[in-house]
Amino acid sequence: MKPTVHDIAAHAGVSLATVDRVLNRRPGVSISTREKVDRAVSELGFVRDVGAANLAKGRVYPLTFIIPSNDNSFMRGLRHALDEAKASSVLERTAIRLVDVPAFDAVALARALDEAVADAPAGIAFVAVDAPDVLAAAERVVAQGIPLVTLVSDLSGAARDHYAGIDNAAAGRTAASLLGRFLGGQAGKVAVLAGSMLVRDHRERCDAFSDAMVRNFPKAQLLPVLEGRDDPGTVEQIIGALFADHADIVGIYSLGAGNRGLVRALEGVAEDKRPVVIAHELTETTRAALQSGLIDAVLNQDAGHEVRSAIRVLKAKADGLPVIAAQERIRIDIFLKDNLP
Amino acid sequence: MKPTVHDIAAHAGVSLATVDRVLNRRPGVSISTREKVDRAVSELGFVRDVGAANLAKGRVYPLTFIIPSNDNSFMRGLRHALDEAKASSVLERTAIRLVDVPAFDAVALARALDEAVADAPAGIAFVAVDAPDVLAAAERVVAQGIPLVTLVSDLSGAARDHYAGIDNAAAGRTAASLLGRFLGGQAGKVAVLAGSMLVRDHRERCDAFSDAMVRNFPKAQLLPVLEGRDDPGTVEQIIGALFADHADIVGIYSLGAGNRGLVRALEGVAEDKRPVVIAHELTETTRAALQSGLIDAVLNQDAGHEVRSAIRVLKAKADGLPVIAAQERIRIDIFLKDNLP
DNA sequence: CTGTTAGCGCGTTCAT
DNA sequence: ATGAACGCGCTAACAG
Repeated sequence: MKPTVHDIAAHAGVSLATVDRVLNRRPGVSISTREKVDRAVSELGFVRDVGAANLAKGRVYPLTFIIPSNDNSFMRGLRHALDEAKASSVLERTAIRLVDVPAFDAVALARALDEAVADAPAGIAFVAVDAPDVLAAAERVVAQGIPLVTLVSDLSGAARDHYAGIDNAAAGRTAASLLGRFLGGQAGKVAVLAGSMLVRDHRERCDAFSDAMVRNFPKAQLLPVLEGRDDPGTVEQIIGALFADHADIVGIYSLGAGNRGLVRALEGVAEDKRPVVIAHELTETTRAALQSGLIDAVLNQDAGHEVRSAIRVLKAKADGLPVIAAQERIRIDIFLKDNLP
Repeated sequence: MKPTVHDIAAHAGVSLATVDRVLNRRPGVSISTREKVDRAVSELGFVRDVGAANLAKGRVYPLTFIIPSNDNSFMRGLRHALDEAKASSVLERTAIRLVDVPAFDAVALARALDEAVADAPAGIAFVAVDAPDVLAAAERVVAQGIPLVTLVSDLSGAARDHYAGIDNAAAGRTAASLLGRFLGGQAGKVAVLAGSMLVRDHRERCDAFSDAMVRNFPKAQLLPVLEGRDDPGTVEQIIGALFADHADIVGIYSLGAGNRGLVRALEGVAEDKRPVVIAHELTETTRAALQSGLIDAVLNQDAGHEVRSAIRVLKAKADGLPVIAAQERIRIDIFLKDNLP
C-alpha cells in the first residue's frame, strides 16, 4: 500500500504536524528531525497525494490570462478555449481571469502585467509582444515569485517560466518544404504575408521560411515581406495589389491572420493562375478554402491544447512541481483537405 | 461558494447518506425523496468533487490493456507508453495490467478478453483484430458493464465504448495527396506496401489511398498491393523485387510496419531514380530516413496520446462521466524533415 | 427506507 | 521546536 503521512510520522518517530512542516518546507523544525523525516520519506518512497492536499487546503488557483483584443478567428478560438477552461474551473480548482489588452501594444501589455501582479494570482499567462517594456514587466512578475507563461508568442530574454506555443522556426521551414515541393520545380515569384514583424512568432516563421526557400528552392524568387496587420481588409488590398503588380505569382505563404482577405483576393484570380498557398491556423475561412482548393495546406496550433498546457504548467509551477517538457510540447498540425477534423 | 453535499442535504431536508445514495444511484431511496434531492442538486448547481470522492473511496481503477506481442517499433512504443502510465499510476489512482496476445490471432484475443473480464477490472483496452470471434467476446465484455476501448485498430460492429486511434481513411487520403503533389504531375508507377489486409487499419488506409490516387492523380499507375507482413526482411525482399521488375517506380506508400527493410531497399536505388516515399509511424528508422531524404513524409500516431486517452476515457466511463469526444480525437501527425520533434 | 458516524490523506490552528 | 485535534467533501459501514 502507498505510504501516507502517518507512515512517515511513525517511521520517523515524530508527529503529523512535523512531517507536514518538513514536506512543505516551513520553518520551526530542528535540523536533525528534518533529516529524520527526509530519510523516512525517501526510504518509504512517499509521494504526497495532491488531491487530498488540495482538498485539505481548499486550494484554488487564481490564474490570470492576458489576451490581445484582436478580433481574428484564432484569437476568438483562444477565447473560446479559455471559456471552456472556465467552465470546468470548479473541478480543476482554478479561477481564471481574462484580461484584454490592445493588440501589438507593448506599453499596454506591460501595464496589464503590472496590474495582474497586484491581484497576486497563482500564475499569469500572456501572449507576448517581444519588446523591452514587456520584458521589464515580465521580470517584475517573476521577481514577485509568480509563475509566468507565454502563450502563442514567446518573449526573448527568458523572463518567463515556460512557453506554451509551437516552434515557429519549424513551422516556417515546414511551410517552405510544402510550398517548394507542391511547386514541383516550377519557377516564379513567391510572396510572404505576415501580420507584423513586431511579434516574435511572425518574425521567426518568416526568417525560417525565407532561409529554407533560398537554400532548397532557388528557382523561386522571394518577394519582399508584406505586412497585413492581421486585418482582412488590409490583407485583401495588399494581395490585390500584389497580383496587379506581378503576373507570375506561383506561391504565397500567409504566416499571420486575416486570411479572410487573402481568400477574397484569391477568388479574383483565374483558376489556372492560382498560386500554391500555405496559411496558418485552421478557422472557418481556411477550412473552407482548403476544401475548395484555394488554400493547399494549413499549419495549425491548437488553442485548446495551448490553454490547457498553460494551466497545467502554471498549477505545477505554483506547487513547485516539475514540468515534463516533452508532454507539454505543442505540436504543429498540418492540415490538407484530406485530414480535416 | 461551491455547494457541497451538506448544502444539498440541508436544502432537501435529508441526511448525507441519502444524498450520497441518490448521487450514486444506489437503491433504497423512496421516489419522492429522490426527487427532492435531484431538485436540490439542480437548483444549487451542485457538482460532485471527484477528487474528494476518490479519496473517500480510496478508489483505484484496475485497467487491463491487451496488446499484441508484435515486435515492431510501434508496438514497442506503445509498450513504453504503457510503462510510463504504470509509473504514474499511483498518482492517477490506476492499476494497469498488461496482457500479451499473439498478433493477428482472433481466437487468442477473444480468449484474452474473456479472461480479462474474470478479474472484473474497471475497464479494458485492446488492439482489435476485426473478426467475429473478437466481436462476440467484446459484446460479452460490454454485457458485463465493463467499459471497453479499442486501441490503434478498431472493431467493426460498435461493440465498444470508444476507439482511441486515428482515422485511417483520412490517413490514406492524406498520403495520396502528399504523394501526388510531391510527384508534381510526373507520370509513373506507384506501389502500395501493406502489412496485412486482414487488419482493419491497413485495409482502410489502402482503400482510401487507392481511391484518392485514382480520382485525383490519374497519371500515376497504381501497382497491385504488396503485403510485407510488417517484417523488415520480407519487405526488403519484396521491394527489391519491385525495383527489379519495374524501372519507373515514382512513388511508394508504406502503410504498415517493417520500414527497416524498405529503407535498406531504397538505399540500393540510384539517387536520381529514388521514388517519393510516404510511410507510417515515426521511429528511429523513419526519422533517420526523413533526415537523409530517403523518405519524404511520415504519418504518425502518437502512442502516448492513445494510451493516455484510453485511460482517461476508461476512467470517465467507469465513473459514468461523459467523454468530450473532440478532446479525445487522436490526430494524424504529419512529419517532414523540417518539423521533427 | 433513512440517519449517524467514522474515516480517506493532508493542512492547519492552538496548545504545550 | 513539537504535537493533538479538527476539518476539507465525500463514501461506507452500521444502526434504526
